[in-house]
Amino acid sequence: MGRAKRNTSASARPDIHAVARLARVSIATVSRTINNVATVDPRLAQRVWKAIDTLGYSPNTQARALVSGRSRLLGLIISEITNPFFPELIQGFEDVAVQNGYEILISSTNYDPQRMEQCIQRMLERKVDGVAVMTFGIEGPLLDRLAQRQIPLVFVDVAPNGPLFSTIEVDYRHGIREAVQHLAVLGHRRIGFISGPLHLHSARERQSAFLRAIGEIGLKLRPDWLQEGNHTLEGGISVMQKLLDSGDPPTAIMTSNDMTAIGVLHALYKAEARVPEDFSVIGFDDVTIAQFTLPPLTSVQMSRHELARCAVLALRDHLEPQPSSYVPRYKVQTKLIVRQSTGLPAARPFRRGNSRNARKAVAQS
Amino acid sequence: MGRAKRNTSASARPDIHAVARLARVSIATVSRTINNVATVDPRLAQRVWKAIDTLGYSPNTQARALVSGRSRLLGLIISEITNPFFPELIQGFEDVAVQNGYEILISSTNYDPQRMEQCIQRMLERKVDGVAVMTFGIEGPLLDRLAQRQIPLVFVDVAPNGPLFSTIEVDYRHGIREAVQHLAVLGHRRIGFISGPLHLHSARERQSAFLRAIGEIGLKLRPDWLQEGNHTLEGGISVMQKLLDSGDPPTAIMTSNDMTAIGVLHALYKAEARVPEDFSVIGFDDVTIAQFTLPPLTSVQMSRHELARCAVLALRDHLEPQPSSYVPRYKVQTKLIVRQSTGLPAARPFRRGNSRNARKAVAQS
DNA sequence: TGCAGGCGAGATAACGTTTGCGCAGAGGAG
DNA sequence: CTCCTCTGCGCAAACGTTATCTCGCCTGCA
Repeated sequence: MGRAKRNTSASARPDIHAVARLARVSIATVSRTINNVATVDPRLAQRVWKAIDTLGYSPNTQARALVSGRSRLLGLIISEITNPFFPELIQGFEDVAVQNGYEILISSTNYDPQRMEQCIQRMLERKVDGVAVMTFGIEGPLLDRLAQRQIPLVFVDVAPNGPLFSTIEVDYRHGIREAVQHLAVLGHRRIGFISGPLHLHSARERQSAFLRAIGEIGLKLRPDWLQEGNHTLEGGISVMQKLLDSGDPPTAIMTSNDMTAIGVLHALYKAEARVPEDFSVIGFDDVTIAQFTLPPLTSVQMSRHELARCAVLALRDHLEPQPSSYVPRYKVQTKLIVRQSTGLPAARPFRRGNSRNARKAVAQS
Repeated sequence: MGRAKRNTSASARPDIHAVARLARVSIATVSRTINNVATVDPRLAQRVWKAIDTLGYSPNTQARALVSGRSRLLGLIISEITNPFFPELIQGFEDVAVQNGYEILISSTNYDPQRMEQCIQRMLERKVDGVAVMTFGIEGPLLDRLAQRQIPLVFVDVAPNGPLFSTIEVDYRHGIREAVQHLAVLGHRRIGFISGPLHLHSARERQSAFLRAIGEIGLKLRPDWLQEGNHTLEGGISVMQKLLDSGDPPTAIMTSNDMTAIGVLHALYKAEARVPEDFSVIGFDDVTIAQFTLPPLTSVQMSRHELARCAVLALRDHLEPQPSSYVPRYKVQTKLIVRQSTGLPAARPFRRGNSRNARKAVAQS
């Protein structure tokens, strides 16, 4: 009785009972219609859809999630949203997730394990169906906590074992080989590399891809041209300054990420060296702002959109049984984007205070 | 019977009944304890908390939302996540929302009204408690759709009428006045301004703040030094080129956002002019990458964190009755951040191909 | 024509909370 | 000592779905 009289006001949001009443069917039939259950009579289904349309009904996600146990919510954990690497990743993740009928919950850890803990806690409380851990590196114990809950997880590069874990492989080699060969073709023989922090798996991968590419073309790398950076602007500046101070710097510098490359650009600017006339610089990631630097930065692109797509699909494949013909392959390519920070090597080695230096020359005049 | 025997397996996530059983109280008492209802006996409460702790219980958000009608979910609609303005806003929003016990749902419209429509649809389906519309400008009809549902909304600058609407005011004048006076103190008398697209409220506000500040110090602005840009890098480049081509450019250029300023930097670089020796440049927003440009960009900062804080608090104030002593005031300050793109005006007006141009001089040598 | 079998739709029990209501017990007043 | 009030806990009804079970009807075959 109470049930029968509920929800008669026009302003209230229609519920499944209202639809059922209007279509003169039971709520069960409405539910089946919505969920495309095959056994429902097409004529009834049409009545139901029409009722749904006229009422502007949309099912209550909370109730759905409560009974079905599936929230259609995907978690996305990233390191730091202000790092220009991530916004594009998020964008791609959102696009693909929404296409597949999922909503996303984003959390940034800011490299703080405790914050990471809270992120995971929040996601578990919201009952996410799966989590993409797109941070570089994850603490072991936290991973265990996630693993205990029966939630599918997807990672980049690093691959813990477990039936619910997926890994996205990045083919660093291809793009980095292209970059090295691009420099070699221009005539560079003195190529340096500033790595990321080597405790990160992805940084080690990039460095070894570089070393391999150098070896492939028969070049030998001077040990002091291989330096460890920390993936930050400041790191790039200080390492490049060290290279300059050494008195015998390479003519081209490749870096493990774009922030480091921008740091290199800053150091060179401060040392009054010109890019690409005195030094060629190549970044990695091809972050959006790489186009906006002066000069625009040549960089190895790793498609964030592709990465995001793989992540969502990997989770989806765990959650929804796919046709057996479907063979998942989570692999992301890299490729070189040539802009204006690379050019022919300088005829003579750069020296600080050299007359070839533009701004200094003017200052003296 | 069924009820009594459920959920006895150790691996299952504990339920409110499990807690009640362990604490030897009813589920109602557990619920009241969790929600800090005053009438519960402190000694019972302690038993309940202890049981919650030992079981590692956390309430099911979906069930909670279903019965209480409140999802504790806040929507955040932005223009475009790859625009460097937004990530910091998101970060702040996330921080403050989580502090207040809310989770957030992010959606970017990419300036596409249809996509905006979908965003709103998705948010309504997830039954968000409130939405922050942080895009610059919103379509009227969409706003109406949001208004129909009884959902609190918060906007920036633009203020529709309605009991559920809040507006965050930005004090553009303060920061822009500081910028103009900073240039004036350095000795600039020829100050230009590149505005944003003037159909945007915020762009008009910034321009009028600039005009007012110029008037305050008794300067008069030559009409051709006031140009309309479009808040993009390309816009900045082309407008600056037009100013240079005019043959009588200002010595300092202020812009309506940082992307435009970066465009100006590019145009000047291409024209072989030096910053700040030949031209001073001031941006607006103080986006993260403003620190990374060459030279680092002087810019008027509008705190995204503050903006986000206001947005969350405005929504919260609608959702949760605040003590009467609490007087909300949603206002965001702006202030000048001086970096290295501003300096003394050039002694002589800049002319393209002038001997003062650094790189050209070298090329000739 | 009668009966078995199958299929489609309706009734209803979950899902895990919050919350109004009633009731029991304690304490105070007459 | 009795009655009334007040306080605090438990019972049970929602919340809006999905899924299982059941029942009725139609078809086809003997």
